[in-house]
Amino acid sequence: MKTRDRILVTSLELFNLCGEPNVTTIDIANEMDISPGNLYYHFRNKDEIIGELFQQFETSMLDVLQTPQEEGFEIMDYWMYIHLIFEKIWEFRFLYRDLATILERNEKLQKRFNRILDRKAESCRTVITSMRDAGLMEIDEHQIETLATNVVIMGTYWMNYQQIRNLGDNPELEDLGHGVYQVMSLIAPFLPPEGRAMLDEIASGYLG
Amino acid sequence: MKTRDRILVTSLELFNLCGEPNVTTIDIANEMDISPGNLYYHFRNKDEIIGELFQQFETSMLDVLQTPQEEGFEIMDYWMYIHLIFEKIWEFRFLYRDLATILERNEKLQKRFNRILDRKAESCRTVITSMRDAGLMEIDEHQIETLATNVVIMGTYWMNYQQIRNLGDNPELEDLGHGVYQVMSLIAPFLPPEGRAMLDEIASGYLG
DNA sequence: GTCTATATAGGGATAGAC
DNA sequence: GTCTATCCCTATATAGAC
Repeated sequence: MKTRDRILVTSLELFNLCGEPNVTTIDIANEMDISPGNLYYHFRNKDEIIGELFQQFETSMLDVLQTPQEEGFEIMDYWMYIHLIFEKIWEFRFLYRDLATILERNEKLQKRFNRILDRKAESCRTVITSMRDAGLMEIDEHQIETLATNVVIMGTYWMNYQQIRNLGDNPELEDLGHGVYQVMSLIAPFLPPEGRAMLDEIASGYLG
Repeated sequence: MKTRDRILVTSLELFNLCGEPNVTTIDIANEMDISPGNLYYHFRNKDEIIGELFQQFETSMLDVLQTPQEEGFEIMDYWMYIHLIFEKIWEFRFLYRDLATILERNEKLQKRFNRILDRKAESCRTVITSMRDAGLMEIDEHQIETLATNVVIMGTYWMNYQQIRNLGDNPELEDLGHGVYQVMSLIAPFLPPEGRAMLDEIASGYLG
């Protein structure tokens, strides 16, 4: 692997592990056994590394969100869809950990992150509307809007919440199922009893 | 006002306005027109200032949470109760903005913050259980648990979400009503139609 | 491309005079 | 209690040799 790419991979690892504000360019260079000077040959500064990682995140998150939602999706499919989104957040969780601080340094990142949130809300509205139209949910337009916001917030901050609840121990990839369940629980009250039962069944399979 | 107290007041103001990581002890001293040396006469370091502010936050938040929930609370009363909690968060919003970073520096704060979250969840369970027992809600034990978690997360992160959505403009105190509404919307699906209608009425009064 | 050495700046914190 | 002066440390970033 090229040095430039190794810098990105190592930075992502350290950022996710320790929190971006706690990782210096020296830390990254040390971890890779290269000199700081070498790192600065490949990137003008730390922000440029973050910018490139954000780019990767944006591309693949928008890609996940675009997963075609075909007709005839089952509850199980939605579960997996949300799981995919959580996995992507997990991969770049350093962004979410210090969201305000990272975004304030760069107005463009802020706008791009908001576009991702917009896309998430839109995707949520689409799914719910299609379920309603298929007679699987009872919900009005205004409730859809509020619900979409709740889903987006839960998706954005679940991992932060979990980390605090774990008293700072780094969360485990295996815990994502709980976050998925928490998102589904926002939707559950609008499902008919059969739908809720199915959800509980899936959940108990995943949460052990 | 004593200098020591003025330091606390000024720190809180600047932290809330700029974000704690962006405020130095020099900034605080400059804002007050005192010397850095003077500041360090009153506080050993920045962490001690944060610790004292956290203490204030903890005391008054636990106090708000203890507001006796008498029998016969109306939806309107719950609305005001949640509003009080949001106002307290607003007063110390710097804590919530960089929660992970602030708490990781001090294990004790972390435990104390978790205790506050525990108390919030407990308070939420109590309210919901009493509404259920009064026949105002249809909800089972497991749903109560999940709902309480959702309410706590929404309360903890709503303001962060709103700030990002406002593209970094500092949120306004007047926007809190929207957060209250979002929390109530989590509970709404479990209310009978009359309850939901009343909630919408209150909301439209507050949200304009 | 990579290294060593170093410049620069800023924040945290202290000493000692007043 | 308050100020001035200053020290130390750490993080960012650059220069120039190899």
